[in-house]
Amino acid sequence: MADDLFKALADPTRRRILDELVERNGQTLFEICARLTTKHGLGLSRQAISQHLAVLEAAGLVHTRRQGRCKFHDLDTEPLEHIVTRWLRPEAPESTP
Amino acid sequence: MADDLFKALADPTRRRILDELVERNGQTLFEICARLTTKHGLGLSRQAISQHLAVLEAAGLVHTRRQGRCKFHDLDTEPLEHIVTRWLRPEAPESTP
DNA sequence: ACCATAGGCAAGTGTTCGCTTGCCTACCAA
DNA sequence: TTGGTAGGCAAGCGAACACTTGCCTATGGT
Repeated sequence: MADDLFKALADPTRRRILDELVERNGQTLFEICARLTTKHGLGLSRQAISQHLAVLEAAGLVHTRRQGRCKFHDLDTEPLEHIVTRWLRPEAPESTP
Repeated sequence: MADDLFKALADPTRRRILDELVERNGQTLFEICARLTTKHGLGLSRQAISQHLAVLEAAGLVHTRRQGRCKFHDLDTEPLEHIVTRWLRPEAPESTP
């Protein structure tokens, strides 16, 4: 469960994709593909991005909705909220100088 | 920089080690080794844990201090605080039904 | 009907990762 | 000084991962 989440975040390209979705939610595969190549100079194939999106969806970070022949990808940051609280115990505040 | 952090969190054994350090800070390698085998039933060698601790230290999640022939491992949750805020944009609250 | 667009499936490949095994160094006590 | 304890270095191996290539399925426009 948490395994998929952390594994999804482990790859820098997938984190870039999350960045893109934060900036503009509901993008299609081709949109993401284009923005990654133009803005970040990543020369990745369409399939590579598609597989990354599948990993992100398995982790619950991205939800998809089909509409005709287009598939839009929506970011879901909810899983992210839990991953940190696992190690941030409540009794931690130690006066942080 | 962030790469080391996410890569460190990608492995379930390393996350277990963080759990152990939350429960009891400043453990030695042998202590962590023993607790992982007894409590979680992980049959891992000493080197395996040592290498995991090196990865955690490279990520800044664990700091070490030597004292004689013992090396104590201290948890540092500070890097964790930044990883979520990367994607949690401030303008996100959209009435969450 | 035709063709272009948007995406999916599956096999193959090179690299990275996790782990083991074997030997070596530093510290402490008898 | 000898022996035991705590840890480190490095080579090697199998599995998982990221990415490519090639072909295939739908949907939409003309």
